[in-house]
Amino acid sequence: MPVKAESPAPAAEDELLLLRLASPAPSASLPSSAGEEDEDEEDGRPRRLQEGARRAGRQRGPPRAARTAETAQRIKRSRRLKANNRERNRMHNLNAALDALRDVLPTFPEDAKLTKIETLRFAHNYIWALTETLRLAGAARLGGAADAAPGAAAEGSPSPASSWSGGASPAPSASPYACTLSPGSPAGSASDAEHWPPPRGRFAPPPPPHRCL
DNA sequence: TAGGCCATCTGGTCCT
DNA sequence: AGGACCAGATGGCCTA
Repeated sequence: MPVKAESPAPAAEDELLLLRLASPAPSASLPSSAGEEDEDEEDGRPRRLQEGARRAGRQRGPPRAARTAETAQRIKRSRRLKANNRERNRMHNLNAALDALRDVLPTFPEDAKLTKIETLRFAHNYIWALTETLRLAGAARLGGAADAAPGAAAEGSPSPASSWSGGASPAPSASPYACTLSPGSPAGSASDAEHWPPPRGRFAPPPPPHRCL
């Protein structure tokens, strides 16, 4: 997926707005839309000359009410832009975490990129399968091979071997993704289609079950 | 062209 | 008050 180049513009725009807020512009044209206002007044220096020259001059610009409304608008807009920035960052962080998760999930080919939802579902099933593997390995060590026989797992949940292979699972195993599908798997309860969508061709499915690890 | 996925914006809500 | 989180809306890009 082509990740859009992060536009640093909004951030800079934000800074500008904040600066302007710090030094309120006297009477600028209404900022109908944010970002395009361009007033000068880089510093809030007192303008002796102008004001002194025209003492009697009043009503320079819109009336007070309009000005305050305008200021309120500016503040509102500034907060919005700031919130947008934070939200963007938050989503970037979320995506980074998702990428990190993708990195530890086996895909085939390796550079195939899972979508967000696929990543989450795959991780969910993957963790479940690993957990089952550990549990059964421990059981086998303690209680002997009999307990670890396929289908003999506690609570009637299928062994990893069966679930990963998908052989014993009634779930359709047309897709290699079925390696993580099993009735006992956390994802198998609702609807397999929902939890494990078939590959859409954008990426190849993970390796066969026995090679998932 | 339709549908899927994604990034971003936005307003609302909750929390500190 | 301000930040985090969330969900809906919108528009762009890509693939079948």
